[in-house]
Order: sequence, then structure tokens, then C-alpha cells
Amino acid sequence: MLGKSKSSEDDSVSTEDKKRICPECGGIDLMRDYDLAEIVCVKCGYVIDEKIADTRPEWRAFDDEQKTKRTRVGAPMTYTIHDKGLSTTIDWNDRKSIGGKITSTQRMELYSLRKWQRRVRVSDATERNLAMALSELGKFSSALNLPKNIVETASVIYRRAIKKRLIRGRSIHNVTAASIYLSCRQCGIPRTLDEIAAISNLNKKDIARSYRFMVRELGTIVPPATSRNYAARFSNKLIISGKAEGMAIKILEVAKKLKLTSGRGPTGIAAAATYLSTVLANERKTQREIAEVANVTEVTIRNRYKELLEKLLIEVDI
DNA sequence: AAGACGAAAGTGGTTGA
DNA sequence: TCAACAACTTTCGTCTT
Repeated sequence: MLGKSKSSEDDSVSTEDKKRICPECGGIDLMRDYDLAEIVCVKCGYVIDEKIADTRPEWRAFDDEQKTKRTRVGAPMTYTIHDKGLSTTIDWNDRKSIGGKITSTQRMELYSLRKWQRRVRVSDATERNLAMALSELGKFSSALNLPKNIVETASVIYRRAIKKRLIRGRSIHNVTAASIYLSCRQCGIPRTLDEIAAISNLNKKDIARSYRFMVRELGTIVPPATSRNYAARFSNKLIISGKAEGMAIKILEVAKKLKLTSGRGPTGIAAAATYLSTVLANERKTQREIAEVANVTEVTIRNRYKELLEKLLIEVDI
């Protein structure tokens, strides 16, 4: 690592990143940001990796100028705080950092400084809106047990929505919910609209409308929800063996090739594949159990199950 | 008796005129 | 804005284990 020290001055994209592409939109424009410790797709805002190690060599300063130039201080930047966590706070103690008390004139000065600092920090309506929305995002993610990069991605999405003035006339709640949903879809973490609607006390219809609007206006490419991710989730909820889970995923892969998945609800197919795998692995769960965790009816599972059986038996003999 | 199966009618969302 | 449409649900009777 130290051998590369000549290129240590800039944050340019290293050669290994050039080979990587965004799994969501296929963009090759990736930004490796050491301050955020993230690799972000510049095109769609998808956080590809987080908590990356800072591979830049530690600096050595030989004089004061280098020292000021290279010093890194402060909390990491984050998109989840409305000013990205970069604002300064002024201490409430009326005293100098070193030593004694301050004069009354200085105290007045400090007072007005603080006042303005507050005003600047959350200045206009948009800032307040953003601050509120971001705290909302935080609540969502903890209620849904979402990883941190989902919130980061959702924050980026929300910021872009504000920039494009998409929030006007829409409620903050709906747009935040839609941002979370969009973020989940982009990151391949299966959460249904129903789940988001349930914990947010919002109308599913309204969230869906905001979501579609945002997708259109932001020009985001959203991969279709994959049944595969759902299958993994159902398997975990049902506590079945890894063998059966792997089988379910294999089934889905074949099903995809046979074009069984198009037009069907991903949850239904995932549920059917899970059911089929439990049957094959002799860990039989009832259709009702699976229907419950998958939030579909037994009838739907049966129908998909039947289709799967018919087509799969032709393709591979089990 | 519980679970699986399937037919028929009903529901909510999408699409295209 | 409305009707057509496919996917899915609800309901219920029958079959299987």
C-alpha cells in the first residue's frame, strides 16, 4: 500500500473500481468516497459498498503547510442528516477554550453568533422539510429492520426528489415512504409495499402513486422485484434447512428461464418454490404456514405450485 | 380431522382507447 | 374517464393422508 504513495494526493477512482459496474443501473460511473467510506453509483445513487477501508497511505507531515493540508478531522459525512453532519456547533459555555472568562462584549457577540448559526443550519422551508423527512427515514428503517445503506440510498433519493421539486403538493410522509421502497427495490432487499404501508399508517395506494411518480421523474431504473430475494426471506422465517432454501432458489432460476415468472407476483412464485422445496427436502410445511409468511393465499401457492410442477418435470426429472 | 385440491365468483389494480 | 383484462383472493365442497 505504501508503495502507491505517489498517487495519494487525489481521490481519483482506482483501477480496481474501473472494472466494477453498478448492479442496479449498469452505470460504470462509480465514486469511491473515503470520507463517506462508501462506493456510490453517480448515476442512480445506489450505495454499492459501505464501510470500505481507507486504503490511502497515512500521511507524514514535514512542515506546517503540509500538516494543515493533509489533516483529516471531524465526524464522517452522512446523507442521513440534513446538512450531511458537517455543520459546526458552537459551545454553550461562555468561556474561552484556553483559560479564563470572557468580556461582556464578547458574550454578546457569541450570543448573536449562536443565533445566526441556528438560523443558518436549518434555514428555509426546504431545509426544515429535509430535516424532518430524514428523521422519518430513520424511523422507517428501524421499524423495518433495514440496513444502514438502505437509509443512505433513500436519503440520496429524497435529496434528488427535492432538487427536482417533486415534493411540492405531495406529503412528506408519502415521499419518504416511497423513497424507502425505491431504495429497497434498488438494493434488492425485499420489502413489500404492504409492509411499508402497514408500519407508516399510510395508504398503500398513495405511496404507490408517489413511488411511480418518482421513478418516472427521477429516471431511475428499477430492477423488477426478484422472487429469489423473497424466497430467501421466507426460508428464514420458516426456519427450514439451507439445503431446502438453496433448492428453492434453484427452482426459481429454472422457472425464470422457462418464463414462468413473468407477469406473476414475485411473492406468489417465491412461496410456491419454497413449498416445492420443502416437499422435495422432506421438511414439509403446510401451505397455510407458507401462505402466512408470504402474505398470499394457499390458492395462489397451489396454482403456482402446479405450474412449476408441470413445467419443471419436463425440464429436469427430479 | 387436518391438509390438499380445485371450481366459481368477487376484488383491486393496470392498460389502452 | 371508463371498460376490458389478468392476477389474485375468498369461499366452499370434495378428496387424500
